[in-house]
Amino acid sequence: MAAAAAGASTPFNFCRHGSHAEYDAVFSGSWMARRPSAAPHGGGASGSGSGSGYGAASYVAPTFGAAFRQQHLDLLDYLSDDQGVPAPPPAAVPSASYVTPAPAMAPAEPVVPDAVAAGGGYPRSVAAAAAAVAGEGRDRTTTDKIAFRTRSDDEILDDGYKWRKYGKKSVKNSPNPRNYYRCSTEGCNVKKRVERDKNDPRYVVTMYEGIHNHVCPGTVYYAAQDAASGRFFVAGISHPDLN
DNA sequence: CGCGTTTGACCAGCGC
DNA sequence: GCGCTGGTCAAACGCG
Repeated sequence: MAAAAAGASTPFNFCRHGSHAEYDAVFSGSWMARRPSAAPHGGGASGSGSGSGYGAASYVAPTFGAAFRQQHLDLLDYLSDDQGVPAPPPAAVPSASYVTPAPAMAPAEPVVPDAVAAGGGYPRSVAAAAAAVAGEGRDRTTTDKIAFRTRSDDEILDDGYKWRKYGKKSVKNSPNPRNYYRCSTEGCNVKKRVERDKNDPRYVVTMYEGIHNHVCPGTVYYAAQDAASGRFFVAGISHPDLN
């Protein structure tokens, strides 16, 4: 997660979750199960890709820290639409001293966006997924897409970024409208689509597209001090004590 | 007044 | 070529 600290690009589309209360409900372990077959893909975009055909078992992370971070990677592994790209494992987070709130999202589960299914698959490893989203060792001409579903009453998940709604559309085969959001940060072209799972309205299906080219506006970075030089440097957005 | 949401219109891609 | 569908635009509107 050091890439975010460097201010280049946020390796993941979430960066904080300060306002939601369900901190103990992070991500679902069920995303560990890959969807066995490609989603049906009709004309246009992802009209029918919102949630059928994958497992629905929920898992609530008992604690934050390593498990949480690992789950982030798991999520990336299963949901990024980039092809598997060999890459080094994510850098370790150095010691530091700030608590970053854990995501407030309820158990999230992987969703295979049609674009993913049509595009040919997933990263082959956690490292590859992390690197792919972080922009390392990969073809930057590809589009980063990641989708998951979250059991939540709120359709708007506080992922720390500021989103501007620019469209709403009712989609075929779904009673629930799809909402379109764009990152409101100038120059950032990240978009997300949010809709309720047509099969289970308790779940919100969120699909991110693109990589933020800025730091999370709500992120407070922690600093680490180099033992040799005594100089401080921005270390990241995760608190080491959470590991 | 600025910013965000709403919503109908428009456009592009795809299948037939 | 036509119709359907999803994605985006932009004017109108609401809210703080």
